[in-house]
Amino acid sequence: MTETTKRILLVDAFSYLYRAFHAIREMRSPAGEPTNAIYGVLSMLKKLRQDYPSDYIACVFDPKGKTFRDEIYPEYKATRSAMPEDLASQIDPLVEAIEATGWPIVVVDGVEADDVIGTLAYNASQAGCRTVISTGDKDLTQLVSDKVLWVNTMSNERLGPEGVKEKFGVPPERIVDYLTLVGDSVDNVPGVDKVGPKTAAKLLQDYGSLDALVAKADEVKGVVGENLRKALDWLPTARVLVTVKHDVPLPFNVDSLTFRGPNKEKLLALYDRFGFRTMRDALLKDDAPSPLGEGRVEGSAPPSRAVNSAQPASVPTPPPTPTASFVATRNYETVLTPEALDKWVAKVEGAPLVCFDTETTSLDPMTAELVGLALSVEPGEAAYIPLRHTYPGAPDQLPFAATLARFKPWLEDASRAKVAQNAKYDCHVLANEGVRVRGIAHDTCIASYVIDSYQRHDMDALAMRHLGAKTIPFEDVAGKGAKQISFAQVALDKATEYSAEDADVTLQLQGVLGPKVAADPKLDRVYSEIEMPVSRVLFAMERNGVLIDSQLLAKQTHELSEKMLALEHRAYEEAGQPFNLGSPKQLGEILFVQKQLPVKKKTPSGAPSTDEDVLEQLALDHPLPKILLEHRGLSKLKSTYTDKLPRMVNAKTGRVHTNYGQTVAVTGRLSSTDPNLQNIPVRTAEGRRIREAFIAPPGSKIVSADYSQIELRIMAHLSGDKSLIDAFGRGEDIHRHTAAEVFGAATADVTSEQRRYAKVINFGLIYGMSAFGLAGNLGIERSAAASYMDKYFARYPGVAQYMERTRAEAKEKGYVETVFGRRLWLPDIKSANAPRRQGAERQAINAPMQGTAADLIKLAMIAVQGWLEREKLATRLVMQVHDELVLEVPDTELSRVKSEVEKLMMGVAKLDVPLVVEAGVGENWEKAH
DNA sequence: CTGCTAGCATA
DNA sequence: GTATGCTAGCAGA
Repeated sequence: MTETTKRILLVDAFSYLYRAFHAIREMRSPAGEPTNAIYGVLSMLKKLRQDYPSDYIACVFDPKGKTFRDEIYPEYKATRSAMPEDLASQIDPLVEAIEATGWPIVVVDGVEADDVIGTLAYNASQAGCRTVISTGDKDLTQLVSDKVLWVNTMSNERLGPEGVKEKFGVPPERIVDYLTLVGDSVDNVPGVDKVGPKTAAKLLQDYGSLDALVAKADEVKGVVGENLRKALDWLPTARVLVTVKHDVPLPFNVDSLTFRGPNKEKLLALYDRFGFRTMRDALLKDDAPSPLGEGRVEGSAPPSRAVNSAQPASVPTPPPTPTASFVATRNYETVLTPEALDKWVAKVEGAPLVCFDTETTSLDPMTAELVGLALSVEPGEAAYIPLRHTYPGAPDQLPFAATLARFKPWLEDASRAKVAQNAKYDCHVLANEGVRVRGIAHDTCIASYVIDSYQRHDMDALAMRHLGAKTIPFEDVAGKGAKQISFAQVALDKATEYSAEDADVTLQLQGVLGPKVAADPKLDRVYSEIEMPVSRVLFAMERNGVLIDSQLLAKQTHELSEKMLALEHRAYEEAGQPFNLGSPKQLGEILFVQKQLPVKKKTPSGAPSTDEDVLEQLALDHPLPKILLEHRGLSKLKSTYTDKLPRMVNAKTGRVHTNYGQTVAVTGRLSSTDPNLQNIPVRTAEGRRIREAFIAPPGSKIVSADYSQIELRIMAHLSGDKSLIDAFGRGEDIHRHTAAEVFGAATADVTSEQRRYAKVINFGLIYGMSAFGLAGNLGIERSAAASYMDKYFARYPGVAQYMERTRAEAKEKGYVETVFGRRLWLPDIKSANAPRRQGAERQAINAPMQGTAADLIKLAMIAVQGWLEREKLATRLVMQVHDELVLEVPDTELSRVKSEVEKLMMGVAKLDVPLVVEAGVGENWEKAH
């Protein structure tokens, strides 16, 4: 090639200004001026110049005044909110700094940056030049051609003509038509009602162009056609608004748009003013440029490097520090060769702490198959090792088994510290491939949960909160919903950007969260002695799974169907017509319109409620509600349990493997999903039959051990109430004791109704109840409920004081704690909004009790699992239901396990009240109770 | 095809 | 009155 094509690089500055401002955490200069957007844009410009070396470059800004679009459409951009003050104040210094870096800045009065860019790109194409347009604005994809490339540096998207077609469903030359139809809510340009991206693309594919579509507007069917015809008058204006001009007069010569080199003196002064130390240092060292560029930066966002770029000489970096500094270098490598593999095996084996992350085919941990592995040993550097990407044209990858085998010794070595985000999942995935991961030292998800359970703990949220970094969402690489593709279908370059980033960011998060947890002895204890150890136990329990008698459930499904069918017919007769018993809407119509039954209460959205309470009241006046109640009960059992559970049996293990959520419940409890094994029916005889299907294999039994009255005992302990502690100490029936106190009777004379009332009161206390709530629950006058509560608090003054103390402490500190120091923050505790504040007060009362109970059983699980492993028993923990542990125990181990589990559970902590455990044995879960 | 509501299962 | 998760129905794409 003798002829060299000239290249031109055009940057839409404003589109990045906003993004940088929002994506980068707050940064301030020593003088306190906001600087994050300045930092972001400067870093990006530097990166762009590295990634796209060009003959001409320009950083294009919008002018301050109005443009022709405002003239023809006064509403243009009318819905844009004013620029935040902290962003507006950064513009002038940014312009100054950009000029000092040597970039030509272009602002044309009365002409939007888009139109300047359009004109420059058009002229360049005419002259045979190639143009790269760097912008976050999708509208500019209309300029894409074989000579014009659209690049979004923030999201790592690059679109040529094919890319545009793939992304929008239409080629670049139809983007104007597309935007006209869809409209632009950001700029306040309406399109055609109900026409979104998909519909617009389809219409243009069907009709060829907007003109052709308009010509045949009468043929378009449905609501879309109607709306299109309504919009016909508007469309020409919309089209002008969304069309980027390519013929505006430019008051300068393109030849002037060259990089001028930095004005070092000025730039140094500005860096000093902004507090950009690393940028300043890099500029000073510029005479001897390092291959790493700026490397590590305090604050944020040094330049990145392309995937697969050559490895820089290894530069020792300090360990991640507790300050929220984010290394935005993206030195990410796709490992495809034996040499690169050797290097990374050596890297992980030599590193004190390694972050790893798996990419898989599924979210279900037990069936997910490994697609690739990401590793990071220092900030800003990571590798993605694709193993099973299968899309057409996928590059040859390292052999799966042999490659995994290279990492296996390290993965299985408990002395080699690893960190991951939600490590339990990755451990399952690797276990599915025959690797038993050991040495999980840290989990960023769990650390975040321990610090503040109320926050979100997904990696994207953590990166934003603790590093000020916006990470690539999974949806961006794999899509979402029905059109989501498997990670195995994701192109290697995209996969590397995503997966390596996950490993990199997780390692950096550990650098922030680890010290945060370690710095607080209470949090450190909850993290190190409860959550991390119990995570291993949960992994084991999930893998163990529980055996289900699918045949029995099938039989129950059948019986339920028949009973429901009979009930349906009876309901139709009573109603005088057939209807869907499962539809609250249809049901409301029958009950409240046709039958004119009284509306007892409304749902939050205003419809008459048909819930259990209401139907029970209505059942007194009419036979239909009773039938509905019965039907509902059976329907719930069938759909949620007898139908569903057999479908959840894992084909390989023949067992059901739930997934315990360790970072979901704000109080410290676990949650259980897919399926939820923590809400298997128990209250009704019908429901309990489902528990008969939870079985042990031949030669084994189910052992169920639960804490008795655990939360009330914790209340006694926390409150120090003497009467309550003594009652528990004597082993009394606590509800009976409460009834005797509240109703002034001898314990022996308490009626069953009095005991029932006392039980409701006791539960209410745990929930932070009010007299109002108690009255509602017992169906009594509020004054009566209030007098019971007064009586209670008079008899148990320690409890009354404890409640008051807890509320006061919550208000003072903003959080409450469990016995073990687990913390629950209560952001609403000082809310001016009374219902919110009262809600927070109830949480303040409840959380220490619910949370301490959670702590206790987690400690018990750790103790039980530890004992089982040490004793090399075949007994397996199979379920946890908040205050109950369920085990599958070989007959030979039965007596030993039963007594030891009881002992371990009771002895897990020494409270001021005894912890009582009730254990049972049976051939199924129901009989074990 | 996705997101919401109503209702209900557990501790 | 605390804490969860799941299903069916239904509306809006």
